[in-house]
Amino acid sequence: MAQKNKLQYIILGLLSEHELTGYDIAKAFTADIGEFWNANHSQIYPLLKRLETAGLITHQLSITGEKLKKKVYSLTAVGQAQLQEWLHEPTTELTASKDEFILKLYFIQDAHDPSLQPMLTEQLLLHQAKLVHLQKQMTRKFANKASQLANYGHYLILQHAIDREQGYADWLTATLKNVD
Amino acid sequence: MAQKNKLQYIILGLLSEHELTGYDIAKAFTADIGEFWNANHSQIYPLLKRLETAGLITHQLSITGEKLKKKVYSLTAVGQAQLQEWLHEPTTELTASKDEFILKLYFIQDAHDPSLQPMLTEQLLLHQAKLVHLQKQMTRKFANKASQLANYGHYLILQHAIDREQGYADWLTATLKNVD
DNA sequence: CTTAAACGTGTATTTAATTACATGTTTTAA
DNA sequence: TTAAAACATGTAATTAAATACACGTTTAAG
Repeated sequence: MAQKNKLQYIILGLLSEHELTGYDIAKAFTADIGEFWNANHSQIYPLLKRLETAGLITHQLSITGEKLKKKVYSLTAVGQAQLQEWLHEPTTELTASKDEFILKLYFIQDAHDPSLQPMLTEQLLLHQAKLVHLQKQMTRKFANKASQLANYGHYLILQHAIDREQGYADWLTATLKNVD
Repeated sequence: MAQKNKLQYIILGLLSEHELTGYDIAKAFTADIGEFWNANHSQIYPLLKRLETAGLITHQLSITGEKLKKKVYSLTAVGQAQLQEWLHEPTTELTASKDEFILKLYFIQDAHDPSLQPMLTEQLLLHQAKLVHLQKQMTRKFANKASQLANYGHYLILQHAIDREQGYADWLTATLKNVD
């Protein structure tokens, strides 16, 4: 296996909240979920078929306008059970984040390598921009306590993402000071 | 593409330091590099052939004992150039770390979900253990200033990894306090 | 001396995931 | 009214990566 197919659980998870079309699911990756996971529609549509064959989801046709047929998917009881099973089984993986910049840095042996400073600066700008983006998301989505409690998991991981980017930026800033 | 084949650059990077066999390269992923990247020997051996065909590396045979032929690979000038090109080109990707726990958390809507506390505690233990492991690595490899400067990039990313795990643990601890 | 662990190199199979190809409908704004 | 953007659903081709299969040698420890 290339990975343990977590996309299927994302689909199940999304469908546990609302009925959705394949298009809706694909769109979720350009919005909320896109913050920490990616998937293309070309991966989603075949997987929806597989999940339906496996009895985890079903769909019903919905006509929009004159003749556009949408497949609106929803969870079956089996799918719901499968989702809960995944949610409650231990998560021991602790994935190494495949960060290309970190990889490059590993091969910079010399502390006085002239490319070090521009590399660090470039990353700092990227992570600062990401931080600002995440902070905007936070105020946009979780301005009040009620919204935080309504989607608590999402709120938590957004806070975590902000912490992480802040920490990354801090490390880069501290490192830049030692590089002169 | 499933990814942009960064493994090839890891191989080039490793070979820029020493001559290595495929076995040595595979071993590197259970040691140093394994801290932030993974690769199996079944991926490495074919890639070594491809890189040699492409003229980026060469090998010479080395006999160990009576008849064990090892292929000792080294960088060509072209390979060295390719490595430098990769090192110096901008890194704008900012990979979303595919963290399965974060994924599960996203689907926990209710702030009072009883599974929340055990999930957070489990992760805290994992990240604390990882933190201890990384700190041991740090003292083992970079006890003195000279060793830090000799492999500066590696030193930096180990520090970053420690910061990251500390931040992760801090976030989990803070979240656990709010979950009661 | 013998055996287990480590060294050493490959291939086959399967799954995941990306990019590109392919086609058509509906809605919205100029 | 017309054109672009968004909606909607697929397949094909390619590459990455994980697991399993497969074989042989050398070294170190009991």
